[in-house]
Amino acid sequence: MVGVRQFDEDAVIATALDVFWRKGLHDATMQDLAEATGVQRGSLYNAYGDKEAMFLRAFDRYTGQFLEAAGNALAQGDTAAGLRHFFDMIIVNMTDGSPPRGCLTTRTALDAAISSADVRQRVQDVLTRLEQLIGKALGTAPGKRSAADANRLARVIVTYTRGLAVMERAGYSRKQLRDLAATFIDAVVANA
Amino acid sequence: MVGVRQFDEDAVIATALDVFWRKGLHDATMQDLAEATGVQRGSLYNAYGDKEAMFLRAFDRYTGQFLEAAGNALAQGDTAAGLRHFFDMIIVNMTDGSPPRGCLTTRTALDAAISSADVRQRVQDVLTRLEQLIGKALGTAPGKRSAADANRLARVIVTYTRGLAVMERAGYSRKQLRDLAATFIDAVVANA
DNA sequence: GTCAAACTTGACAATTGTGTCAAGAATGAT
DNA sequence: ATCATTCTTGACACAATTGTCAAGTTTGAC
Repeated sequence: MVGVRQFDEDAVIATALDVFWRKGLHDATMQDLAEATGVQRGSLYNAYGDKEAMFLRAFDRYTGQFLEAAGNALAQGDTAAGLRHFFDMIIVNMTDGSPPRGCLTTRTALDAAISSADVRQRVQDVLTRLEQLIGKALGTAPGKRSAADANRLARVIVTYTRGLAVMERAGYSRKQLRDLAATFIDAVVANA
Repeated sequence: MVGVRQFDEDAVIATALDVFWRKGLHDATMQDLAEATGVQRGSLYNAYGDKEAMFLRAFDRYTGQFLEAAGNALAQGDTAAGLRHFFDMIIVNMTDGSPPRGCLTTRTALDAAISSADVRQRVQDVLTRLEQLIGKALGTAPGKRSAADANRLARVIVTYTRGLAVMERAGYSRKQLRDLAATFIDAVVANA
């Protein structure tokens, strides 16, 4: 190996994730990425191909972190407690930063109509895997709920998390989102 | 009046709404609007000022229609039936067209981080007014629910509609969205 | 030390979009 | 018929972005 790469690829992708998270796939430019990473545009093209390739790498990193955190949160305490931790986690996730960065998956889903099939697929994958995580958490509760019901409910919960992400973008505060989550959990889960 | 405008402003805004609905504020170009309306770019600038001004007019038209339809749907039958009609309406609204156009408000909310304060305000206004409509519909149910609870629940329902809009963009079909709505209504409203 | 491979750099071409403007065309009022 | 006003048209200037590339630089291997 000669002419060795002069930057840490992992660090670049981590920084790129931050840029995409703040600006979105569509609005983040290679210029933005170059400035944020300190690597010249040409080098980024050389190393990754194009913007979408960089996005896919960054998004994979994001979903890995996200799904792991979701699984951990859901595993804390009983089903209801797990859900509360889960909602807490995603609300912090989307209201973090200044200004808050929102939910990258949701933003990407709405960009996705104009994105590649690859991007759309990743979005679907995250949602599916999240649904499975939640379904599993619901399924472990003692009896009372059929597996089919747990899966239906899991999808409803995923849908609600998407709703929270939109509300965040519409200007609702972390506190308001927490209220929304609490009311939802009380209504849907307590008696399920 | 001399040198009379050679196009129907109302028809232009209606067509512009369709363009914005399909492409979003950010991705619809003046070129798109000119082609769709058959009015030259220059004339559109002359008549409306800029793209955002056209969007605001189109969006106002949209929200007027939308909120009226929502009110009508909610008024049909008892509270539960009204909600079912309401969800039916919004699901048809977002899955209509080929390809489906999705929910303009939600798309705009996610664009809004990069839009003007005017645009953001409109989005908040629609959501607030929708919440009020739903709160009123819930409030008319006989006793059992305090006004405060009705308002909290109304906001939860608005949030869920936003979630459905995201799921639609993620690729869920009209049928799947209807399932999601039915499960939600059963869980949240039946026992509330 | 020399070399070849790989990376870096800055410039370039092409595209797309916005907003402006001067010249021209159309029209109701007189 | 003429005119002043308003709208229309096409061209223009400007800016942002993408993706490419040739020339230059670096570095490990020999």
